[in-house]
Amino acid sequence: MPCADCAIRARCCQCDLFCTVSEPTINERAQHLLKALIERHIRDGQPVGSKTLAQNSGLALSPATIRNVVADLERMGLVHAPHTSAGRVPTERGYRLFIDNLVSVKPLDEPQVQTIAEQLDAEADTSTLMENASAMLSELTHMAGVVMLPFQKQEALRHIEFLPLSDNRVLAILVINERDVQNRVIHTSRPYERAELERIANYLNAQFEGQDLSTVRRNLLDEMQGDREHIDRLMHSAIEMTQQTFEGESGAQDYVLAGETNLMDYKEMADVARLRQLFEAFNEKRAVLDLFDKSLQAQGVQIFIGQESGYEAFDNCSVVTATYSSVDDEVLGVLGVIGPTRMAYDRIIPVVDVTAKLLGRVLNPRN
Amino acid sequence: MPCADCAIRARCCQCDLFCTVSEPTINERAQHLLKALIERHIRDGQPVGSKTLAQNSGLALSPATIRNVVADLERMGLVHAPHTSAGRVPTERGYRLFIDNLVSVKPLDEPQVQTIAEQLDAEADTSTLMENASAMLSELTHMAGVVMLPFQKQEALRHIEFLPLSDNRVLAILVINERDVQNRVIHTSRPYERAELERIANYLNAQFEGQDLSTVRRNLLDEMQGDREHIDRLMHSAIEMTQQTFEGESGAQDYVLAGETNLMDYKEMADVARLRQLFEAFNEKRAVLDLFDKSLQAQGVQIFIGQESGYEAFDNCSVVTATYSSVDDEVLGVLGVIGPTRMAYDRIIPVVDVTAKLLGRVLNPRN
DNA sequence: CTTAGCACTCCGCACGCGGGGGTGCTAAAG
DNA sequence: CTTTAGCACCCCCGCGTGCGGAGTGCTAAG
Repeated sequence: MPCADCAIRARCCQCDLFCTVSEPTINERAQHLLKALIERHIRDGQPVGSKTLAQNSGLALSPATIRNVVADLERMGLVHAPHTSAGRVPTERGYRLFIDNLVSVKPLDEPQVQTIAEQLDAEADTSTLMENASAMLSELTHMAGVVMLPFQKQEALRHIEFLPLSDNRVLAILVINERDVQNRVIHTSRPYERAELERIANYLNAQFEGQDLSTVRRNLLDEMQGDREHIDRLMHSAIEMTQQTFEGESGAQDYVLAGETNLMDYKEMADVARLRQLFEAFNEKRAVLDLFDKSLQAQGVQIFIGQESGYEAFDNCSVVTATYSSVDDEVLGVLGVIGPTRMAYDRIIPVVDVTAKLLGRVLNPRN
Repeated sequence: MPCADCAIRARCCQCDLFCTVSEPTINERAQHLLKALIERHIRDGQPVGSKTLAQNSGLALSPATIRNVVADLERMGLVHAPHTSAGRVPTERGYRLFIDNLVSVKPLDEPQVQTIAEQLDAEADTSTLMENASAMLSELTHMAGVVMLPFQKQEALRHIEFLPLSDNRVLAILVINERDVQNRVIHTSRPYERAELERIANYLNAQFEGQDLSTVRRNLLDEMQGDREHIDRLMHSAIEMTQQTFEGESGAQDYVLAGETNLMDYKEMADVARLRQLFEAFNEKRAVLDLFDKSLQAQGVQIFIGQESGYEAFDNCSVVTATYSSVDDEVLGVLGVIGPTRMAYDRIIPVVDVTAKLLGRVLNPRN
């Protein structure tokens, strides 16, 4: 239901948030003008002057009046003049207000949704599905697409296997959740015979198959308290391994990135030094992962504007994320796009939103 | 042995090549000046004038004389003046002549070699080893490092294992060459019991362990001609799998790239459009793979200068590659660096060379 | 063949200038 | 009190101009 005192808002508004965000009084007209200014700026990238705004806003106001209003907006820190006597450009706070209260998102029409759905082939395996989703995001938005690999909240041990290598090393193969196969080389204190390893694997499989990895680890630790001296060492190694696997899985998340190079086309990214910073952040992954992790807290679309991300590399960028969930509303992961702060939010938001929804749906059958 | 008529050459010269490359007569003095000019240009990136060259070349010649000589070099297409009355800049042909005949490489001293050797930890598994090598190349050269994944010419089957999944699918796990673990999902015509799969795996392991994958495949095909009807389907799947594994290994090669962002620092890469082209080439991989494939033809260091690569994306770049080989001189793969054509070849060449040698040595023990 | 001298060319930079877009202020009108 | 027209002003931007510097090619002399 649209709220009484701000009819121009397209999204259902959260008035309390709005009022705290944007200080004392920012009346409807000012909001409308801010909206028009930002939309205009997003369209052509130029500072917007009072004359343009007068013709464009739909309100029958003279440029002079608009100047007064816009001067107020500037005082509130919502817009900024790059130099005296240029038009105004939205600030990050301006974008924030715009996104929270003003933007009218343009929902995708059915054929577009269909196209996305078709691209997400349910038959493909998880990793190519991620890649497709990421590539599609980048293509639809002409920015960088990111899909964070889905959580394996419950990692059920499916099967375990040990193979002797040379030099007191053992190759451990771990099958988790039907599909994921992980392997590690374990250094042991003494050589093991194949038969011995087989016996241990059989024991572990019989004992722990189907259990959650963390449970397995705990039980193994308990076991070690016992008197099974002859397998202590390997037990220890097995614990080590599950520990490593555990860390390697939930700690070191990963993502699929596509279309980074799209970002090179934007004139606001023309600074090569910034560009370098950004691409290094992509390589190091930490910044993106942290940000996407934050997005996991809440469900649905979330937007980080410029410095809000807290990472210098993203200073002139906005990150639009959305969680994707299984049908029973369990959050599986996050995807999103990264682009210049001056992006067409009205189009980008639904694209990210819909892609997330569809990916969740496609991903659901597996688990 | 240094050759008689061109004593200034540092590398052992191939005079026939040299004479064909650089037309009629290019005397020793001209060569020396070309060398000095290129070295100077590599150092500071500026066009080099006759005065600078006079002070710098070590030859007691006046600028006027040098102007004459350099004018000849320009006529031969070895140097180029960006505009009338600027100094000269080497052309690609100039660089080619320089690299083939003139460059004095600066061998790494022992401590440097040691440092590289230490970075290449023999204990690490193959893929992190590749990553380390790539990162090291990029760090040592401040350019982009590339390591193409080594061939597995002989892929010895170490162990095979099948696990039943739902819906007539079987997870096949394949251990190759001590370390590499591969897994595929096979679609079967009917459900298999775990015990049955185990029996088949035991059979395959007993029969084929240690054999080359291609041999295994051939033998399996022979086997299928026989009357073992009850495992026909799975046999077929196993063949399929080895086939896929085979293709996935030797057909679709891959490489590890590091330090691409280093390239953004060079002023000759300042053009964002070119940069984009380059980074897209890195993503698509085809160009790099093709080029590295070519390098496999010959052993040792090879250099592609600018357009020599045949790929527009590398137009202002040079690619320095080296094959790395096992102790018995079997070529395992290629590594190299990519950077601006104006790079310090005298330093870069030995870095690539030594890294390749050391990587070959480290990689050797396994397999 | 080498070299000094010289005229010339071109780049890069600073400077100045004018125009255009946009502002803030003020005063008048609604 | 709000809105609006008018006005002075400001600053960016593009353009032409001029100048110094670096380097060249040519010519003539050593």
